[in-house]
Amino acid sequence: MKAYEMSCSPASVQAVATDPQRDRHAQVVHALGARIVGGSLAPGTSIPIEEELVGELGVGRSAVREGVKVLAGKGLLETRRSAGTIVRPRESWNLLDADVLSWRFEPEPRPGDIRVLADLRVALEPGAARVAAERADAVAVRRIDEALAALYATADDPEPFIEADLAFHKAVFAAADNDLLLYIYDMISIALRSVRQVHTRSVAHNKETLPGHERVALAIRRRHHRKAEEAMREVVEVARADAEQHVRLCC
Amino acid sequence: MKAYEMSCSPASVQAVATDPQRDRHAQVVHALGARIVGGSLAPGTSIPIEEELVGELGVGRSAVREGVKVLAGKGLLETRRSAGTIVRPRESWNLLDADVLSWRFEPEPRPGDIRVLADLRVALEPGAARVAAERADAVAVRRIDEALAALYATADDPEPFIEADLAFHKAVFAAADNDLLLYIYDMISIALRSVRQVHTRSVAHNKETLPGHERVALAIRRRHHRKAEEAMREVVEVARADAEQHVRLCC
DNA sequence: GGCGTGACTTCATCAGATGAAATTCTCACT
DNA sequence: AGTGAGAATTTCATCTGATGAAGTCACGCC
Repeated sequence: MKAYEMSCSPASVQAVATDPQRDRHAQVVHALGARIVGGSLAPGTSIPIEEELVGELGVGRSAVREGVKVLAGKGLLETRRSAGTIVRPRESWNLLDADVLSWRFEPEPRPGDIRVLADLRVALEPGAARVAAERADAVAVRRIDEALAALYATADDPEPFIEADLAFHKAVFAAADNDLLLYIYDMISIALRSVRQVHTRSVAHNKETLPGHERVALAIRRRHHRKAEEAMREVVEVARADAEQHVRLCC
Repeated sequence: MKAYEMSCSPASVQAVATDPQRDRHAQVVHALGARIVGGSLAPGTSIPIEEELVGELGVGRSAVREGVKVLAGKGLLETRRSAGTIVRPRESWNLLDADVLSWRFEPEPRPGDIRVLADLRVALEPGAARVAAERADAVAVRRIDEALAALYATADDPEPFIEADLAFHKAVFAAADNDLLLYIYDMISIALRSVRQVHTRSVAHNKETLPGHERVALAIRRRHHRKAEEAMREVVEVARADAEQHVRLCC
């Protein structure tokens, strides 16, 4: 079995992110990171000098410096001697860092971000399903089938269904036997989990998605990469249409 | 124009990574990060205690602590009071962090990683080209055409051709108007640049890839998402076949 | 007006002290 | 011998103060 597949439970994906309660420096990371990604600290501007942050955040210089270094490692900040610490341009940010994604999607994702996420799935998931059909071994196929069964089993419960759906798509990515691809999906799932909580889908709607998922699983089981891709495209195109409709209706 | 498109020159993509020369703490980040990703510090094991690292790396405790915190932020390390600092399991690593990717691919990528990269392109690029065809505006189309022209112009020079090729694919991703997708490609290009330097492709071979790229550009220009996807699939499938052959021949 | 120089700002680093949390060890008790 | 409470120890977490270095900026000289 591949060492990294199905490695992260939903909980552990969250645990990757820096826990704001744990340590003083983590408080600094979270406070500044959320402000930067949230937009209240604009790229190009300077953040307060170390001494001010010490007062403002109520921590020592060590904690401030360690926190700033972590954010610099995520591409959000750049420190320059004598010139202060400036917020780096958005293109430099590690957008697929778990923390950065959380700060972006968790405080209620913006309509534009919902579109980005839906397009991303359309761009990635059909191709991932295709490679999964090419590379899946017996264990991976079984995992997909189990995830499909869980999907059917939870179709009447909105909350567990979301997790089962995320687990199904994850199983598909895991079947592709590609750690980079699986990492990408783990990050997408962080964003998806936030978005899903917003538009609580109806039970009836959930059930309509079951045949599509079934076709994906079947195609991968038969190593039919063309059909796997097509079936997955249908699933994510439907999800994208739903998201667009939801944005139109409520925002 | 979209704020983030075509934002990074090849140089700035590299500059995202932590510069090992710049600061003491950056030395720590690089020294430990390269060892961890390179495999000489295995997941689950402890790294030397702070005091030992101070002696071993010849820096102060502050630098060690800041460096360790940066690596913890990238998911490579976890610090625990009284229990030392341990290397986190591979599934926790931020695999699409520029530094982590560099440490993985730069010291001469391993055959398995070449396969991972080739599969990843097959999974991602056709879908990206499809969304690009859906979303491209006039500016994006022009950028792709310019990149295509540069590809033709450099077909006789192996080195510039690699950069022109990377720029073309980046222009396609940029046309999709999706910052997460573009970020993914920026990271892929870091890995690709390392791999490309290994198998020096022949001039004749480069020229054979031109018609395929032309078809991609044409399809996007005409907003024909189906054809854009198909054309891009052909391009990356050829690249994958080349990579596989290269691995068989030389490794 | 151009340019060099020096004062100043701000981060970079080191060192020492204290604290807190978890592990490990000790040892009496059952 | 097994067990469990508690002490000793380890190791990271944080604060503070001092020093250094690398830019920045302003001022005055030419």
